[in-house]
Amino acid sequence: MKVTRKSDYGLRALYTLARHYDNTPVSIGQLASEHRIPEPFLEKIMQELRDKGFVEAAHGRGGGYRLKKRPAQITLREVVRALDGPIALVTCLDPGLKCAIELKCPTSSVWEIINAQLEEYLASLTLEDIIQKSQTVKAGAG
Amino acid sequence: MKVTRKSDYGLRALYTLARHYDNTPVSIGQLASEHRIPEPFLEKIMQELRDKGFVEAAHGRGGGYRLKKRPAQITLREVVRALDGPIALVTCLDPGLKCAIELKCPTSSVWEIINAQLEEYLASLTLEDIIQKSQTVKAGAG
DNA sequence: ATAAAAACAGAGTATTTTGCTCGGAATTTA
DNA sequence: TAAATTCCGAGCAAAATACTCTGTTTTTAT
Repeated sequence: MKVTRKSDYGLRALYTLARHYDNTPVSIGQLASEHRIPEPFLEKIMQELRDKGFVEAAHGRGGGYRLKKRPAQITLREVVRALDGPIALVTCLDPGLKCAIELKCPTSSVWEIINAQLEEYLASLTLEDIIQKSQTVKAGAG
Repeated sequence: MKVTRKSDYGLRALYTLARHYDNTPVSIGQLASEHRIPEPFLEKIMQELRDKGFVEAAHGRGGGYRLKKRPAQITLREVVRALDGPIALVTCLDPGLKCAIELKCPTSSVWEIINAQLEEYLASLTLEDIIQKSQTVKAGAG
């Protein structure tokens, strides 16, 4: 892969929504200014997250976005996959390209292992965890 | 980061050189055809690897490239760094960009950990290891 | 000497990906 | 009915990636 701005921004927005979980929706304007994300870009990202089932939108005045799942049920892996597509650290791991060069190149097993580790770690972390962590940091830091 | 074709190709070429270690130099033509890498592109990559001290060139007829270090002394991390620059899985980890958006965003610690794991793993693997692995695979596969 | 086989060097280019923008329509609420 | 908001489709600019091109220099074989 490479985690692009899209995933980065998307995760930050979801983080904020997770902290507002069960409360009033948060508008794109609020999310964008909180994280300094270009508004029209974030709009697109939120629409994608909505299409993929992570959030739901409330139209009109006072509207915005709300999480549709519980923070503990959203893993970073899902979000990154939804926004940046399949995780492929190396081009040759990209499904659809599938290493057209050599049937089994000497380094492929290395990339496969690394990629699997990466996915595993991302899958092990939920939005809930991120919230926990950021609170710990705030509490612990001097 | 993202490991680009450049690192990918470079590593494959180094792998072949590692198997020829202490023998006659291998020409770009040979390396390129063995791994189906566009020749002029590989030429550039080899020049870079030479500048960075991984290989040395022999000019003229019968010439080519030879490893300058022992295979066990070349880690994947070094090679990737030499060809693709500093390893930064996420844009915000790129030194020089240094997350201009938020001083400490909620996800930064996650990326830092993942990136460190990645670097550590790449640093733990040498060309020697790759050769071992590929031989094991060949011997074991049926 | 000369020709062939290589690497060298610097510039340039095409394609893809990334990171956005724009304009107007539809929806909801005060 | 006006304001606040999302929706939608299209499009665009910059950067990164993946190369190419042209001509030069060095070395070796004949």
